[in-house]
Amino acid sequence: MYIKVRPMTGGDPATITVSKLTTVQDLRDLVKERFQVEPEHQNLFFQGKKMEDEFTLFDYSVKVNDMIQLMVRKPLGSLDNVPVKESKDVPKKESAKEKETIVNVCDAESSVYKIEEGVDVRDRDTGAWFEARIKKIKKNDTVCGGDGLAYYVQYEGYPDYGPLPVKYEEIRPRAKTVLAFVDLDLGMDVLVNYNMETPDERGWWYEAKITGWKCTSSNKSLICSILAKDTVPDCKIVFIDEVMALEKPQSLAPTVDVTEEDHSSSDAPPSEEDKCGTCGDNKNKPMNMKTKCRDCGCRKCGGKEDPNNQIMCDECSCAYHLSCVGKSAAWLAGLGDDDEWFCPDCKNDDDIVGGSSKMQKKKLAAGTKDTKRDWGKGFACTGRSKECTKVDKNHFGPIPGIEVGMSWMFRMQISEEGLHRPPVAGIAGTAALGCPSLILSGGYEDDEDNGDMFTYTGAGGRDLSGNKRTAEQSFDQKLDKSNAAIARNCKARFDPKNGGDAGDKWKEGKPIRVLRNFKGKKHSKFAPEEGNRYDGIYKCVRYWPQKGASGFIVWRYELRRDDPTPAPWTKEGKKRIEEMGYEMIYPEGYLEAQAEKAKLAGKDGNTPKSKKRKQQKEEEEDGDDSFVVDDDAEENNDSSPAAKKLKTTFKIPSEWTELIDKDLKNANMWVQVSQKVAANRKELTDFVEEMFGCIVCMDIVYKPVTTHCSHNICLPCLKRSFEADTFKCSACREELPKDLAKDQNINSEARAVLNKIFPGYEVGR
DNA sequence: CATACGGTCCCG
DNA sequence: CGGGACCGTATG
Repeated sequence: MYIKVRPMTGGDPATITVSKLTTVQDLRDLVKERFQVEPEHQNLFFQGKKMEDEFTLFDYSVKVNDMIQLMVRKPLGSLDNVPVKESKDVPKKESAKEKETIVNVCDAESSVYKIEEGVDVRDRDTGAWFEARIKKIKKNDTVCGGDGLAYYVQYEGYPDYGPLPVKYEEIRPRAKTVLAFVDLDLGMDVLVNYNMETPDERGWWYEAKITGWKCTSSNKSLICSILAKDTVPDCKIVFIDEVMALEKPQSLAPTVDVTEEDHSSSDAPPSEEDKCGTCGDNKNKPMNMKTKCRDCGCRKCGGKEDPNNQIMCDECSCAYHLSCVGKSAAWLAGLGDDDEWFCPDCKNDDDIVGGSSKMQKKKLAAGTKDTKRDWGKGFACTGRSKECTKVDKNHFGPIPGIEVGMSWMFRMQISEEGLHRPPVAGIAGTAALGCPSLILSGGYEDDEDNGDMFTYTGAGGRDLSGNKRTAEQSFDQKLDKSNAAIARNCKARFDPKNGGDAGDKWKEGKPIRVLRNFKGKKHSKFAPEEGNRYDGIYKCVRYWPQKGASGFIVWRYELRRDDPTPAPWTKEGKKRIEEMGYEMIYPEGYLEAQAEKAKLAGKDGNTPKSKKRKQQKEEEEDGDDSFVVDDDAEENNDSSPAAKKLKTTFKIPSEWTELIDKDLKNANMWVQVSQKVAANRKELTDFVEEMFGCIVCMDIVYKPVTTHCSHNICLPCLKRSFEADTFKCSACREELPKDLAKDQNINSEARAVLNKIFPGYEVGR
C-alpha cells in the first residue's frame, strides 16, 4: 500500500510505498530517501502518536493513503547555530556588527513573559499556532524581535524538539477563553481549529477573522478568513464550540494584579501553589468553566467540566474525559483499583503495546512459517479506505452519480462506490433479498457473453481448502446463498431443483448492476481492456442447472440488458464515453505511488509501456473513427508525422450544451466554461465546480437561485441567510429582494445542467 | 466462521 | 512473460 509523509514545516507530502508490516524503523529509511533526513533526526507522528522504531504500521492502524507527519529533530548542539536570517529592516552594513554581538548573547528578562510561562507560538511555515513554554529568554541573539529579545520555546508534546528561538511577534499569551457562539461577531479576530486538507476533521489552530456563518437545524459553522502562511479566505470552521479569544500581551506587573482581582471575585481564591500556572485557576478545583486549560482540565479538550467522568493517566498524571479517550463510564467501573491506565500520549498505551491484539497472534503464526514475501505491499491486500454510504448495502438498481461506461482499476474501488461490494466474489446479495450486482471476470468456463445477453455461472462447486480463492469445479453446485440470490431476482417461481423462466415478463424482475472485468477478455469480446467497467442494468430471464464443461452440475443464469443508456461496446456508447470523458479511475494516490516506484526502479528501463502502445496501435488500425487517447504524446517525437498529435482537449458533450444554452441567467459563466481549455473531463468539471460553488456553503450550488448580481446560492442557504436578517449578497454585498428565497425562484435550467454534469450531486442534501 | 471470478510476487 | 502460490478483506 502507499501512505503519505508530510514534513511539519509544510511542503508537499511524499507518497511512499510500504506494507502494513513495514516497521517504523524501515519507514525511516524510506523517509530518508525522500527527505534526506537521517533516521535519528526524524520524529514521525501518526494521529498525534509518536511512532517508535520497533512497531509496524499495522500496530498504529495506518491505512492506505493515511498521512504521517514528519518533524525534523535538529541534532543536539545545533541550537546555537541557528542560521542567521537577515531581516529586511537591518541594513547590510550592520551585519558585521551583528556578528560581533552574537558573542554577547546572554540571558535577559522580558517585561511581558516570564520563564516557564505557557504561551502560543506561531509556526513560521504553516502560520498555525502551537502551545509552547518559554524556557529561556536571551538578548543579542540571532533571532530577535522588536523587543530585542529571543524567546526559546519548547513545544508542548514535543520534548525532543527545541527549545527553539522565536521572536516577540511570534508568541502570544496562551489562549484560554472559549467564546460562545452567540458572542461571535463579524470581523472578530479569533483562534480557530481548522484542517486545511480535510475541513471536517480536527486540524491546527489558526488566527482567523470571522466573515460569516451558516446555521442549519442540525449544524452550525463559521466562515472565516484564516491567517495561515498566507491569508486563506472562506474557510468553513466546524469546531465552533472551541473558538477562542486572542490574548493580548500584557506587561507583567499589572497582569498579576488582574488575575488576583479576577479570583477575588470567586468565593475561594486559590493559594499561589494551587494555582494553575497556565490559566490561573485553582488546580485542585477548577471553577472557571469558561476557561479551557489542558494543564488543569482535560488534557485533550481542555474542558474542566464533569470531573467525575475524568480519568488520570498513571504515567503522566494528566486528566482526561472518558469520552475524550473513547472510554465509557461502564469501562471505568469495570476497572479494578490497582489496574493501571495510560493515556494516549504515554508510551505504555494498551492500543499499541502489549495487549492481546490479533496482530500478536498473527505474528506468531506467521513467524513459524517464515514467509519472506511481503503481502501487504501494493494493492494485493488493501482494504477499503471508505465505505459507500450514498446508498444502502441492499440497494437495487443504478447508483446516483455512477454512469454506464465508467471504469475503475480495482475491485476494491467498485466496492467503495457501492457498485459491487464483495472484494472477491462475483455475486453480491443474499438468498433472502436477491442479487443487486454481479461482475463478469472470466473465472468460470461456462460463462457465455453476447453483450446485451449473457449466461452467467453460479458460485461454488469448488474445493477452496488451502486458503484458495478459486479452483476447478470438483462437485455439483447448489442453488443456495448467492446462487439463490440471482434466482430471487428472476420473475419466476423459485425452484431450487429445476430452475425457472420468467418468459416475456423478464423485465419485471429485480434489476442487477452488471460490471465487466478485463479478465473476461479471454472468452468475451465485450470485456473492457483494463480494470472494471459498469455496463448498466440487466435482469435475470431464466435460471437452470446444467452439466458444465467440468462434468459437474453448475447453475446457469440468462441475463438480458434492460438499460436506457447505450452499452459501452456500441458505437453510440463509445461516443458517449468519449463525450463524457470517462477515464479509468484509480485509487487516490495510486498513480503517484506507481510513478514513484517506477522512478526508483528506473535504472533498468523495462516499463510496461510497450503493452500500452500495442493497444493503441490496434485501436488506430481498427480504422473506426474512435478517439485517440493521447496520454503519452511526448514520447512519440521519434518518427511520427504527428501533426494531429497535438494535445487533446475535452470537448463539451452536446448533451450538456443543449442544456447550457437554456440557462440564460448564467450565460456569462457558461461562456467562461466553454472557453476553458481542459485536457479531460475532470479538469473541466473541476472548473465548473469552482464556478458554481454556492457563495455561502461553497458546495456545488443546490436548488440554485441566481441573483440579479449574477451569483448563485443554494435556496436553503439563502433562506437561512434571510432568517438571520441578512439581505445582502455575500459575494458582492448587493441588496437582495426579500422575496427571493422562494421555490419558484430556483433556476431550474442551471439545476438541469449541473445534474447532467454531476449526476447525483443532490443526493443526500 | 466459511466463502469468494483479487492482486502481487516469485519462479521457471 | 505467464502461471502458480499465497495472503488480506468484506460479507453472509
